[in-house]
Amino acid sequence: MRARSAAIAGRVGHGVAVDATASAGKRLTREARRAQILEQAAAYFAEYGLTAHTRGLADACGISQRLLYRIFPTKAALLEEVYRTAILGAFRHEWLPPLRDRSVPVQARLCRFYEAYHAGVLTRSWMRLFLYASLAEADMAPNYIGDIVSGLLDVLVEEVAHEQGIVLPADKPFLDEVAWTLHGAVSHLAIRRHLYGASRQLPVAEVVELHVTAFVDGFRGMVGTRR
Amino acid sequence: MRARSAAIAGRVGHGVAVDATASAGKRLTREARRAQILEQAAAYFAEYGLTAHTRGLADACGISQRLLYRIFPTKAALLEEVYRTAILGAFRHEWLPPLRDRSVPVQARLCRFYEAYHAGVLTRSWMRLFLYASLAEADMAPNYIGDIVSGLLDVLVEEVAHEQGIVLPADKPFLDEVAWTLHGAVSHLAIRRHLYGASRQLPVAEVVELHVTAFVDGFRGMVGTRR
DNA sequence: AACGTAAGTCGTCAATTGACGACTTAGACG
DNA sequence: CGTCTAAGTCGTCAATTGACGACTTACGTT
Repeated sequence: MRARSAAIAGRVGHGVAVDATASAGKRLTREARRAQILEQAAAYFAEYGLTAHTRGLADACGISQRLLYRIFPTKAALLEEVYRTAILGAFRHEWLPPLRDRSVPVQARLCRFYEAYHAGVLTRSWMRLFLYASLAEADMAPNYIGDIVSGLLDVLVEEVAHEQGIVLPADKPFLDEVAWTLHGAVSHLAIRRHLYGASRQLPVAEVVELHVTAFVDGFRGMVGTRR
Repeated sequence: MRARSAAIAGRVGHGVAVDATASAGKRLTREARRAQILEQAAAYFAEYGLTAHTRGLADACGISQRLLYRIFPTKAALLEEVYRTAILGAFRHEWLPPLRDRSVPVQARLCRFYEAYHAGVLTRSWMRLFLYASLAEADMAPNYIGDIVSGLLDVLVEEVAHEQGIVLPADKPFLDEVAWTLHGAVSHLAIRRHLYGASRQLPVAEVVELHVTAFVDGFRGMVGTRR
């Protein structure tokens, strides 16, 4: 039984079209084929879950299933590489310097950053893959949270506190939670839109601004509860 | 390949202990057995995903796989029933009247409601099952959102607006988004805690209060952006 | 043009899968 | 205590699975 559709309805599903990027039967170098497979695999596993089958993926790539195993030793190794490229690789580190550019009001910086983050990271494919990975393996999501989000949370509170002349308490778990207020709000917006099919009436930029404004305006009050 | 652990590590996993509720070989009525299976199935599918196998579930129940198929016609039918009982059935409608009791400050009402909601609905098992279902089937999550959350969002804005003497604009999508600010915050807290292993330093009640306070205090400002 | 190498495929295997026909047995009732 | 019904199990089937040994062929190099 497949993860998607078939789960409840019992349908066979997976009408994935053959990859159009590599036009008919063209022979690729190992590296080019590897890159093409990884791209297709990210989309395929995002759609049907990490339990999706290698034959279906091979079809989607327009290659034989055997070739998959000539390039990746096991399905687990392929999945690990998909996680590294598609999940960890989506974050653009060049987004960080503008986020710290104090010549611009923090409100504007946050809006711009989270619009880019929503468009570049929180896509349907990324979100589904990230959730499938988080559900399946205890080590994957913590990697992203630990490697990327954690540092981001620090920047958020530092920048807002600086602009508002607030001296932050030393309570790290509390400050993380305050920062999650904004980061979680935008993340959950993506979950609603891509997973629940909700929150699709308003433009993303408008909702992001709503959350950023609430965060900036409420920041002093939040931090004030811990003195 | 199994959904959990095995997805990346390749382990076989599922060290689910045999159900202890029905002590050794005791014969149950059809309804009692059905209830026992549903309870076990919710935990089992929450852990290993909707693609988990019926043999593993039968082991967890302490019964033969064949008996599963004497009580539920197909795996899909079993899953549908699990969704109805474990996902839709978790919400207690008796939480709503206290939420509307205007003799109590709205801040306190919201705190109490979301503490109960987090403890009763947003459990690890519920959260995982809900996400697996949302990822697999486009019809399930919308059911919960449509049947339960949607009405809740209305209550949230109505109650806060009333206490603060605010006349709400007619813009329904916008008001929904304002309400999601709080509902999403608590939901994402549960996702962080149960899925990402984050946000576990502070007590839940404290974080819930942080979000409720931010919501109540920032409500006028939020709604004010739409006049 | 011949050739060698790496890209690519065919066919298959053992282990699982959901599903179910045929059978066994506990235990309520007279 | 016998009997009958519904609870429960055994064994199996066809369809999939991940994985891979053996083979074929495109194409850069000389």
